[in-house]
Amino acid sequence: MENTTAQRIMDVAQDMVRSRGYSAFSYADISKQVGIRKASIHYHFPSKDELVRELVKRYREGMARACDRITQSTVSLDQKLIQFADLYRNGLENDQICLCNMLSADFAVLPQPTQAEIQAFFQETETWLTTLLQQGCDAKLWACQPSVEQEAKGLIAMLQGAQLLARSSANSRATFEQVVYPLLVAKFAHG
Amino acid sequence: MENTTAQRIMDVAQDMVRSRGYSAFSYADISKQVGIRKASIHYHFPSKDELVRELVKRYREGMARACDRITQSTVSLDQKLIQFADLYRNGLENDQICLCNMLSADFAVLPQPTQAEIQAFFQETETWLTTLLQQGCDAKLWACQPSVEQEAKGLIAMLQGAQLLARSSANSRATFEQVVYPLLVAKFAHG
DNA sequence: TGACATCTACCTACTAAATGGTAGACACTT
DNA sequence: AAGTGTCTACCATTTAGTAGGTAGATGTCA
Repeated sequence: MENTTAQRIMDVAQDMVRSRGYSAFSYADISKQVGIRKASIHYHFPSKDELVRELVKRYREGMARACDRITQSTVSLDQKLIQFADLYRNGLENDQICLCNMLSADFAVLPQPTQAEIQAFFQETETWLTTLLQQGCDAKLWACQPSVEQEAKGLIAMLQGAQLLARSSANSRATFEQVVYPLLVAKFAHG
Repeated sequence: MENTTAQRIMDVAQDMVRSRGYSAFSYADISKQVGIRKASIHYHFPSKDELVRELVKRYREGMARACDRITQSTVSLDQKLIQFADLYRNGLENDQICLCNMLSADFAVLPQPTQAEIQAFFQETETWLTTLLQQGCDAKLWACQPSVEQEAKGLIAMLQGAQLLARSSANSRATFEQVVYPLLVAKFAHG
């Protein structure tokens, strides 16, 4: 039941990055929401860069755990694919997009270590999805037309793009669902 | 052959938004690159908001013209689809993504008029692509599985997402091509 | 147990630099 | 004379980050 100050700072910072981006939030903003002075945030996270790097690291671990849970669940492979898409849909709750999706927009202004962390996030996600898609191919559940890897890349691209597209529409969650799920269902039809 | 100061300012500003985002560029940055003082930029564009709104307006018009050219060209429908995708690939030249793709990441910090302009951009693009896809359906060139509108949304989402994904990889252009074109080619196979 | 030192987590108060934006002067053209 | 486009010089605010201090918890040793 840990709810340390450091965690609360990270939670608030993550919300801010996910809705406004890296350059559009400040220590002063966090300070107000956490109810702590600006200098105290520097005590926990010496610099903004370090804070965001920690953020990405935690996010990456969270994603890995979420994927693990899907892997270990006993549902069908196509249900697992749906559950994977759900991760992106659920993130959209308060018009927030995937942390690394947002940060790849801000990629050019990020320090190299953070960039590397983001690349690792996408690499891991792609590897996980490739494995899942391969299983579906083997089971003749669906066909991966050019290659499993490229299909995985394409799917992730679509999920990220759908998040971005959704947030510039009135009802972001509904828009996301309209775009993503029919395409996934259509995929299964090609078994 | 107009190359006014206002245009040069917009060109530089557009490059900056497309690579770093709305919050991460300043009038001082533009000033340095254009070779003009900061105050002089305010003469042409009184506020940053207005500058970016003009930017989106011009970008939207440029996109409309580019789509028009594709419509009026005499190539096959599937070639037109490829040409549409090329628009997104070519934009990637200096690790720059679509202006409105970047700005929909920054959506939450933009003033309402700019938000509306961005929504209009996506609406126009979607309408154009829907028409193209419908023609292909009518000609039995491909099938639009759930509906033409949703397929159009999905395709745009994938193109935007692929841009974002590509820029966080070593060779962004190659990555984009690897993701997008095989999927398009696969689409034609389902004639 | 009591005296001490150290550590943790916060504070106030500050800095230098950058931010978007304004006022007013100055040249140059029409 | 008026307008256009640029300049210098300034402004208030915000930015990330630092210096130094303090209350309270936690050792540690005689």
